Amino acid sequence: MESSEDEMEDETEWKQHLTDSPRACRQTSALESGLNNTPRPAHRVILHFDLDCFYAQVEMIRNPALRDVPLGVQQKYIIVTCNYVARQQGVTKLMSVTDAKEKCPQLVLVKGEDLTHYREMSYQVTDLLLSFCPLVERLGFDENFVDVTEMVQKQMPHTPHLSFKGHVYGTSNEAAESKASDHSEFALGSHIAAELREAIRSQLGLTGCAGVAGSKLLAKLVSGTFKPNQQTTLLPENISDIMGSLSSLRKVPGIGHQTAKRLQTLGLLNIKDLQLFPSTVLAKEFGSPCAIRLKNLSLGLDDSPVRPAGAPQSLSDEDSFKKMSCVKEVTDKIQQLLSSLLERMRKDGRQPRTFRLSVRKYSASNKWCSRESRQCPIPNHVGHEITSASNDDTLAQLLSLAMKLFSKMVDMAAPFHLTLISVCFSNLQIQAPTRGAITSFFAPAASPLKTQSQINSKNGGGTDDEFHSPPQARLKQSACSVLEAASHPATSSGGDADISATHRLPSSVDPQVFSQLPANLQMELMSEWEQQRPLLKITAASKKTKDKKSTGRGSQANSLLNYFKPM
DNA sequence: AAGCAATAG
DNA sequence: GGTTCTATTGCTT
Repeated sequence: MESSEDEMEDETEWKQHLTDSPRACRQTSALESGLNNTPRPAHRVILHFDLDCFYAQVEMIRNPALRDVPLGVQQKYIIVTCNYVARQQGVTKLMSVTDAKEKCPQLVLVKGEDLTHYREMSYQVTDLLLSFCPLVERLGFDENFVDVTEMVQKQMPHTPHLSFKGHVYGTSNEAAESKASDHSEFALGSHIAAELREAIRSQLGLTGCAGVAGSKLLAKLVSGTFKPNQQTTLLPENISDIMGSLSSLRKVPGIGHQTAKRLQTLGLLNIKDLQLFPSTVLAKEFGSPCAIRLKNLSLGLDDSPVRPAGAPQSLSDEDSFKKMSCVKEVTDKIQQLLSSLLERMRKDGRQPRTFRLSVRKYSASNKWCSRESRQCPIPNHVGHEITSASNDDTLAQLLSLAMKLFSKMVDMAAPFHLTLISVCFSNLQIQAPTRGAITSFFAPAASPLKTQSQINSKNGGGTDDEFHSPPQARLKQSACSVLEAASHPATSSGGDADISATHRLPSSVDPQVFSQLPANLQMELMSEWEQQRPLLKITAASKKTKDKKSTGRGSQANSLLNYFKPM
C-alpha cells in the first residue's frame, strides 16, 4: 500500500522509463514528491549512519580515562563490543570474557547490562538527525537511515559542481572527480552525510560511518566498506559490484539465519545463485511476495521507504542467568525488573495498556529453548497509576499480574529451570490532556509530546535554539554550509521553506492552527504523516468518542489531531 | 488481542 | 552458530 513510491531503483530501470516516456516519468515523480515545479532526482538519496563500537564510545565519553586503553563492554560473560585499541589486540565482538582476557590481559572491562546510557545517547543521535531532516529511521541503538532526497532536490538548483566527500565505492579518488557531474545528487548527498557526521561528532562527541546510496539496502551495505569513522558513496553503476562482493547470502540485510538455511536447502549459497535462480521455483518455496522480495534484494533492488519510527512501541527489561528454579527468586527478580521498568515508563509519560511476561526455559533435550510469553491487559486504574503516581501498590498489583501470567507458563508445583525473565509494557497511549491543558501544546517545555532525548536524558535534550528556530532553518543552514564548502556564495531566499511543509498537511488539519504549533511538534507530526500509516483513518474512527482508542505507533500524532482540527 | 518466529544491532 | 539486552514486524490463531 505504502510503497508505490519510487521504483526507479537501478540504472537500467529508470533509463527504461526515460526512453519510454521522459515527460510522463518526470511528471509522476514531481507529483509523488508533492512538489510541482522542481524535477525530482533520478534516484532517492538515502543515508545510512552507523556509529563506531557504540557502547564502547559511550563508556569512553562517560570516563575519558578509558580513551586510550583497550576497553571492552561486558554483559554477563560476553564482550558485546570493544574499542579499536582492544580490537588491535585481537579482541572481537561477542568474544567470551575468558578468551578476551587471554588475547589481551590488559583489557579493561566495563559492565554494560544496564542500557540506560546507551539508549539515551542513541536517541540523542536520532534527534540530532531529525533536526536536519524529518525522515529518520532507527535500526537498533547505533544505526539510522535518513532519506535526504528532498533536501538534495531543494538544494540542487542552487549548487554548482560538487565533488564527493569521502570514498566512492569501487573508484579511485581521481576517477571520482569526473563522475561527480553525472551523479550530482549523490555528490550532494555525500556532503550532507559529511555534515551530519560532523554534527554528531561536534555536538555529541561520537564518530561513525556513513553510506550514501539510492536505497536503504545499498546505503547500509556500502556504509561499512571503510571503517571506522569514514563514509562511502555507492553509484548506480557499481550496484552489481557490491552485491557480487558479498561473501554469502547472510550478508544481505533481510536474509537472516532461517531464510539463509531455507535457501541453502534449494542449493543457493551466494548472491549469484539467488540472482540466477528461477523466480517460479523460488515462489513455490517462499510464496510470491517473499520470493520477489528475496530476488530483488539479491539484485540490489529495494524500494522500502525510510519510515520515521517516533517514540518506541514498547519498553522492556530483562535479565538472563544460568539457573533460576525457585518461586521466591522468580518473584524477587520480576519485582526488580518491574521496578526499573516502571521508572522508565514514568519518564516516558505514556500509559501502557498491555503487559507481557516472557521466560526462557532450560531443557536438556531441547536446548534451543526459545522464549515463551503471556500477556494481558493492564487494568485501567493501574495503568493510570503507572504514569501519575507510581507507588508500592502499583508495583504490587503489577507483580500479582505478572505472577498470574507466570503460572500460565510454569507449573510452580513441579521443578523448573529458567534462564531468562523479561517484562514488557506495550500498547503505549499518550495521556489524554484535559481541555484546559490544550495551551500546554503551545508551551514546548510543558508539552506532553516529548522528544526521545527529553524522555531519556536528564537535561531534556532540547536546547532553546531547537525550539525557536524552525527545522527548515536548520536544513537551510546545513545546505548553505555545503555550498560554502564548495566555495560558492549561499543564495537561498528567506521564506519558501514553509510552503513545502504546509501544503502537504492532511485535509483534516487546519493549516492556521498547525502553523501555531512549535516547530518541533510540527516536525514530529509531519514525519508521522509522511510515513503513510493509517493515522487519519484511525482519527476518523475515534472522532466520536472522546476516549483515545488507537494502537501503538502514531497514537501521539493521532490524538493530537483531535485538538487542532478545525472546529 | 495473544503468542510466536524472524530479523536486527 | 550461540552467548546479551533490547526492539520491530508479520504471521497465525
